[in-house]
Amino acid sequence: MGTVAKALSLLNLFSLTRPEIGLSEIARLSGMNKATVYRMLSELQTQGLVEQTGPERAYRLGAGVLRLATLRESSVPLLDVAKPILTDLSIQTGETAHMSVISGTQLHLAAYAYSPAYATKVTMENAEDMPFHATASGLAILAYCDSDVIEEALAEPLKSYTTNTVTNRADILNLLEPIRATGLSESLGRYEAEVYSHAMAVFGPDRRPTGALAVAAPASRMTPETTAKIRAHLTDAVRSLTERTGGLLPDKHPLLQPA
Amino acid sequence: MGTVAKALSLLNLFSLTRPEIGLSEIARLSGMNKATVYRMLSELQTQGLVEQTGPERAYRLGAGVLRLATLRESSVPLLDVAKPILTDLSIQTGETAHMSVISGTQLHLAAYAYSPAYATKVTMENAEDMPFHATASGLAILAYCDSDVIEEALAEPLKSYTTNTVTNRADILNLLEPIRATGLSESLGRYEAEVYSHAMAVFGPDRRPTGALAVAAPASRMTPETTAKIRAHLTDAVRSLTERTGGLLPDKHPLLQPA
DNA sequence: TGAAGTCGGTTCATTATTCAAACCGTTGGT
DNA sequence: ACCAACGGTTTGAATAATGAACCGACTTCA
Repeated sequence: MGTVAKALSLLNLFSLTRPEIGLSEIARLSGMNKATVYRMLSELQTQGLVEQTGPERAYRLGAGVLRLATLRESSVPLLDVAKPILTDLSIQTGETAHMSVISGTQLHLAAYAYSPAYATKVTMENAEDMPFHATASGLAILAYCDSDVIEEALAEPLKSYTTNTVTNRADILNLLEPIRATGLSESLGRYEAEVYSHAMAVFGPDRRPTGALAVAAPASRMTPETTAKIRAHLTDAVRSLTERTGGLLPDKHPLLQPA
Repeated sequence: MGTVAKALSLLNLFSLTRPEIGLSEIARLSGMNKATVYRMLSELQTQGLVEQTGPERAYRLGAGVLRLATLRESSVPLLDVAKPILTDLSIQTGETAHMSVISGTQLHLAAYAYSPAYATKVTMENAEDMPFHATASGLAILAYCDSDVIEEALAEPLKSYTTNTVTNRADILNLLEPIRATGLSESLGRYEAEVYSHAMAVFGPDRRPTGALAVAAPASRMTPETTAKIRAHLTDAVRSLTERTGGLLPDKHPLLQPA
């Protein structure tokens, strides 16, 4: 990993639960030398990607990221396009719909929509990390990735989130087979207990996955009828989003067979 | 400028009018070696800040910037807070209201609101570059910056945008005096011909400027009454935004004297 | 009061990375 | 068939990154 990538990886230390971090703690969390971290943060600061708060001098994400995101949405309006699709999907299914997007080698939640149908629902946080091996969305994407990308995503150690999380590399590879056959990834409680998820990959213009759409519901509400309904609407949503973002399905994708 | 800052400066080459750029052109635009640019872009790509389009392999801003912006807005909801204030300001004044934000050493448009009052209005583009020396917002900010920041912003050569643009360093420094006295920066046609702008700086928790609020109107509509109205509402908007973002006015700021 | 930990930030010899220029293989126009 | 431009890759020579120790300012606690 080069210097630039190391410096940018510091940005991944910030999260909803840890929006501001001091110099020494960033050094500790990243495992890098404090002097190195200081120089990197100073350079990030000159470009507006981080800024320092008042007297404590802690670092946080800077206003520059807002400009970059605005620019990106202006030329590639992913969120603009996805949000109404997610809203429709959540209404049609009565459950929480969400979209995750690959950025670099990680998968993160990009947008979501809740349904008002039930008081109990699966809740989410924007920008949340979505581990490839433990989420329906992650596996839906891996099923259409090159083997080297798969190997990187399944590098040890794989964290276990619930008693149902599959952490064995070979077992996970076996899970990908049925996903390739149907395009659909299903998971029960592998990331959050008692959550049943349906997910499908979304593809870019190069026919490679860029993210995933998913519907997450309490396992108790899953019946054959509701899963069938979710599958149908999720399929439509993926078709719509892929088309409207200029994406193309890969060869041999199940949705290409109209029968 | 270190390697990290150089790599990040590549991101500034992307704009609304130039959302995708090829490797050779990035090298040309940045003045760096092609091999250097290639390595930097590859590292930016691993972190999701840029991505490559289909077969042409051109580069554009990546999905990673969306996540960073979401995270930043979650912890420091600048745009969320500013947008309703801008909407109110545009309705109250009948003209275009906008907010610019410092990111690194540059000033960019972060948000704006149009008024429906007139068919002719000043239009804006998000993420647009706002040169410090030629905009009312830029000067409103410079008036409260340290002298070294001012010198950097006024480093030659200063581009001339209209016949009214002031490009002489000493003349610009003189413009800052009345701004410090009133907190208000006014400009007629120095960036866009026939546009009259009122601007005031907004401050962060460290009592230093973080950006500016402004009202831009066709010069033909400016009368003593309308400018007085704009000043009053702009002042209120700055007070409100500064307070709601946890900012503090610097010592000696005119808004601190209630008389 | 003062010794021991922090903290953010700085220094400097050692070392690894980056640089510039030339070179591939491919593509597209003439 | 040619030529130019493209994205990408290699190469010694030059430059920048690195990390341990250090600094002064603060807190903590005895």
